[in-house]
Amino acid sequence: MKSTGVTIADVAREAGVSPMTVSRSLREPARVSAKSRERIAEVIERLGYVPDPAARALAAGRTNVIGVIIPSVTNNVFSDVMRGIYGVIENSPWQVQLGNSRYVAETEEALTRTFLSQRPAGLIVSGVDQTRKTRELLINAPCRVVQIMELGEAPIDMMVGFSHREAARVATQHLFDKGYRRPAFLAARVDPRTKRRMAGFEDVVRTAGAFDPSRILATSAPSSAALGRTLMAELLDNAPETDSVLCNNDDLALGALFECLHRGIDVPNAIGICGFNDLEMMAVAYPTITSVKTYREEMGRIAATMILETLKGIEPEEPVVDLGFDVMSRQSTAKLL
Amino acid sequence: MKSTGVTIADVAREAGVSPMTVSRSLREPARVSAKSRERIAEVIERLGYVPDPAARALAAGRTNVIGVIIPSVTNNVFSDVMRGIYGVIENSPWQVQLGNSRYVAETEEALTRTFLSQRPAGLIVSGVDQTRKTRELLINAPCRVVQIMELGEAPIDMMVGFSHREAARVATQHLFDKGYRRPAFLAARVDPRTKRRMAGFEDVVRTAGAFDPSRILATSAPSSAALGRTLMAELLDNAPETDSVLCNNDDLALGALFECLHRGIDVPNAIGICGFNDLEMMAVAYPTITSVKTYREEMGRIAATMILETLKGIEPEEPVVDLGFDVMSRQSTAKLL
DNA sequence: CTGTTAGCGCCTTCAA
DNA sequence: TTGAAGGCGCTAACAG
Repeated sequence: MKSTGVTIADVAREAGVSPMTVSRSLREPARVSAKSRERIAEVIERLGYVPDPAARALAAGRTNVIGVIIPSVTNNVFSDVMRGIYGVIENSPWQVQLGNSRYVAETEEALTRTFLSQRPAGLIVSGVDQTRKTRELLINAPCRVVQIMELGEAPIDMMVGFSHREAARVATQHLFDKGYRRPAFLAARVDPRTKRRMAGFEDVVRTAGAFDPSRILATSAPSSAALGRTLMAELLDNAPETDSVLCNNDDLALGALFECLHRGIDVPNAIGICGFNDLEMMAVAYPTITSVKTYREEMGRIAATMILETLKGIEPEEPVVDLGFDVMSRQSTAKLL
Repeated sequence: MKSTGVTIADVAREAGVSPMTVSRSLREPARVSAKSRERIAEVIERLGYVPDPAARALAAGRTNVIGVIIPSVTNNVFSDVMRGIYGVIENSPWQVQLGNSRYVAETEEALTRTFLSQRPAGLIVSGVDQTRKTRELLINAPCRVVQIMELGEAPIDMMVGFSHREAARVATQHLFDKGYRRPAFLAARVDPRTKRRMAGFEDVVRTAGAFDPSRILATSAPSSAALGRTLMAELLDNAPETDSVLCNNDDLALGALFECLHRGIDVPNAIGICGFNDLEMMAVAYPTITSVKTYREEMGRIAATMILETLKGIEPEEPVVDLGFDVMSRQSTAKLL
């Protein structure tokens, strides 16, 4: 039944103190005399004692688990965020527990319940589009909560993200600034963030009097480079006047690039391509692709740090962090007007 | 202290049975009368009871945690494997706990100890190059263990993978079959699997009498498309006779492609490119890139399934599964000899 | 600074 | 098929 066999009682006996002192020396070393502490440390080392997290959780009334709810484990964007989270938590006594909502609100709600019933040390959730009930659960959660990915009106607790609508606006404006006049928008699975980006695209395109529904392609299929090629082909066939395209993400952009190469289209002069996220490869793509750089790993890092800090009793200077974005223009030569 | 506040005792009282019966109806429903079972189910639903995993772990002497140790959370390959694992475990009562060894053997050993001290339900570890001590720990582990990624001589317990050396051999031979005569090898961070692939490349190249160290480039830097471009540039500058290149992964291959495009080199006629893993984008790259398809997600799926099955008392038909690989040739036209 | 007391919520064992 | 007793390993809360 016992794993290492070594319990806190064994350590206590060997060190000539009570189990409580051992427990303390582990969690609040400052409140234990240096002598005891050293002796205990030596015994722990010698016996190879490792505290049982289950027993600890049961006794303390909370676990060392930080729950993370994301809508997809397939999407690169979330892998990047997770990397940031793991990076911070890896060398702490806490553990990450991942939940995948699969873009389904009910699943998200169920995951939230499950996590909460485990008395997590903290919770990181994606987006701001929780159901009313999920929101209520999170507001009353007995732990701190960070919403990531987006910025929104009423943060549940803490928040790290950026404005997708604004990012799309700036990217679209950038296309106009470079001299393009008839931009298109390509998107795959339309989640809330995609909708906001699409809205940002429309904002600018309408203002410029360049709105044309035939230049907006969105499907419910999951994103992929293959889909990017398909959508680009469709676009070029049906809206040949298109002179640039804002892709909802870099996979689509890469696919769009390949389709242009395949057709012998001059990128970026005949068609300008702008992706979203600025994955590593975008910087070296040739012909060049512009992309909107987002700070995904940092988002995870900051969210996890916020949880760890509050766990130590340190409040963040600012509960809402806007990470912003950057249009990485790789339009070496300005487009001729 | 209590989260939902609802404990097994509450359910028992409300259902007019003992806590023990509730506990049983949850774990061994067959051993509880249909009447009790229904009544209990109703109460659980009504009260929103969720068993406390910590209490359960403490009492049962083992957790519902399946530990997974991988060397990198950055590497796409492992994200794909994790996706397979999560897919299987997501809808089971078990949970995934991820450990990142960062390619450091000591870290792997420490992680193994930590996991084992938590009495995991199962363990999935990467590769076959554990330290002697880690191996010993795993062999004596009180749970089932699956090694993934590779195949090897002496499986600790179960194993799912493929031969990297053989895969590289076949890929290299494929280049010769297509008419290329002076293939190069590009690699980033050289982990054990990369070494084996390199060996496979050398096997074939030496046999063909085409071995030339100046056409083998490997660095310790982490892999990226940018690095692929850099290495390809270096290769083309220093070994201009190169007519094809086997890249240790698809990021490098993509970078290599971009470098060729940048230099106006005719791919695949002047230079043939072969990647490794066959990421989704490779299928639609233009100019075309061949790649060695590996079954990463399936690897995770099978490994997780093996654990879950053995947990149910079902032994796998075969404890070692060779997933193989496939060279996805995208050499539309045969190379002229 | 240290120890005592009393569980945390559930499951194992054993008996009915 | 069900229940009673006891304890898993640890930590709050409260002394001392």
